Amino acid sequence: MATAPQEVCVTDNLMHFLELSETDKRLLATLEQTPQPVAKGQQLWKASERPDTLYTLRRGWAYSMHRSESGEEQVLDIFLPGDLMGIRELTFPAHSTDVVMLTSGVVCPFPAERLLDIYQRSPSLTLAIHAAAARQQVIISKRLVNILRHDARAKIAHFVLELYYRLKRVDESVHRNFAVPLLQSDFGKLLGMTKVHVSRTLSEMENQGLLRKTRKDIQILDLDRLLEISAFDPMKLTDQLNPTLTAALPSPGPS
Amino acid sequence: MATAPQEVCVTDNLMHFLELSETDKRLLATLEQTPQPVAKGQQLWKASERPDTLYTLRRGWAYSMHRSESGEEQVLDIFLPGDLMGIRELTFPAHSTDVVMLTSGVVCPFPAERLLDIYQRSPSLTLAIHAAAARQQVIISKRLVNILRHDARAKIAHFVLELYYRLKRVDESVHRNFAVPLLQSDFGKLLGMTKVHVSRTLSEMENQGLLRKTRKDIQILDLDRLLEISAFDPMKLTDQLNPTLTAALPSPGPS
DNA sequence: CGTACCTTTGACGGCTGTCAAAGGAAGTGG
DNA sequence: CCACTTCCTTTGACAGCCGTCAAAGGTACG
Repeated sequence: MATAPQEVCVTDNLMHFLELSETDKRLLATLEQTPQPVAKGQQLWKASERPDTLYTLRRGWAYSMHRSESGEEQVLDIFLPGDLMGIRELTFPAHSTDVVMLTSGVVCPFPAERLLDIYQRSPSLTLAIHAAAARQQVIISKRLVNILRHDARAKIAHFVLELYYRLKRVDESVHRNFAVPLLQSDFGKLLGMTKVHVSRTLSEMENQGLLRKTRKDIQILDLDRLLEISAFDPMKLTDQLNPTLTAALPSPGPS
Repeated sequence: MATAPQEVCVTDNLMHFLELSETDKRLLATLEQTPQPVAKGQQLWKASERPDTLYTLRRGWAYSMHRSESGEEQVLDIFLPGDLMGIRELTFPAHSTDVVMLTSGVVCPFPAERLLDIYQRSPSLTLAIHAAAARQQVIISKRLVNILRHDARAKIAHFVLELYYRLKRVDESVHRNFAVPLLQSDFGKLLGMTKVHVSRTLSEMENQGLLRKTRKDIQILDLDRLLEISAFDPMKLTDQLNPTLTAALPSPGPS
């Protein structure tokens, strides 16, 4: 158990991309004025609802999922502290995913129009928010693409590494051992496999000295081999922004 | 062969989302000032390059793909006439996909900074471009998620329907029979299966009276059953924008 | 302490990948 | 216009991964 339930705000997240001016930080802070505790299992929005509220996740984990007519559930996003939730579906007349808290936590809801407001006031923030949204999409695409081409062991390896690097980004205290509030059935819904096969594969991976998952946490035993097996490339998740864009920003934004 | 090689510009694409003012249209037209013919097989960018140029696709088809170390190719995007190419990777220091023309065609390159320019000048255009980018992402996510959970027949059904509805959106002349410049191996790279199994499954689907694919085109034989098999929901690709956002736009943009 | 949920294990079958070879279509050069 | 080559598609045999069904064992929670 390496991670303490500390609070991570969106500013911490976005500052990975760009240095933000004090003005920008104050503007951003207005999005997190109304922290609100949420219970484990609480639903933040339903698939049929119109996206008019965005959320920042300050504490806890959440996930979004599709529910098909046949009742199958496919998890799409895993949200970690600091993440902006709901921006992908913003332009559509309906979310088309349910979002549920995986743990208890704290979220800050704010009206979607506020984002347009920010777009008009700060090009730097606009860019940073775009980068965060693009990053979320890349994470999903990479996960799905890699899942498509690999066997169960590589799927699990890939996802565990995704979590590892995403958590390390916002929480320095994360080491080879970190808390993960996901059941084996959650892995299944994420990776498109049955929980039975998840169980089998996890046992196999532990026997091979790759990783160990308990109910509460995950221990990475052989990082190098996991990277090799899954073809995971941490560099693809870089926080570095496109220099062509940052150069085109109006002012270099002094801190 | 139902589709003629007509020209579709980005304005045609974006106008599906929002009525654009004359000012907006003129601004948008500046992006398409330099049409440039491209040959089949021509590479528009490489995975390692920095995204400093965006493209609009006026004629022809293109696709983007990941190339893994082992040489496997995974196709991510299929670009059709009217599509904006390159916006997803814009904020990253490198594309991480190669983009190649599937047919000969016409593209209009323009510098990435121009987009920031547009963002500052027109909230309506900004919203429309975001919607187009979000739509592309939804297409990819839906494809991958559905692929994950279904067998080969449903995978193919889903992708064929994706093409069908995307093409119909920009080309009224598309009917149950439409030109598709994709090989069976391309289907394989898109759907994460071998070309051998694509062949087997296509034969099976033709025998079942579902669809018929030749080298040049695809004929949809039983739309209803394809929809049922693949759990494809055309409504998820709606062009309707989130009313909450359009209501928040500064001016209703008279045509 | 009891119950509900989660994980583990086993047997079995089907879908899909791999390897291999033949058949067919398109493009090239004579 | 034909011959040749190359690429694409089809077909078959076989093996392996993973889903399904079922039941038992373990853990958390009231």
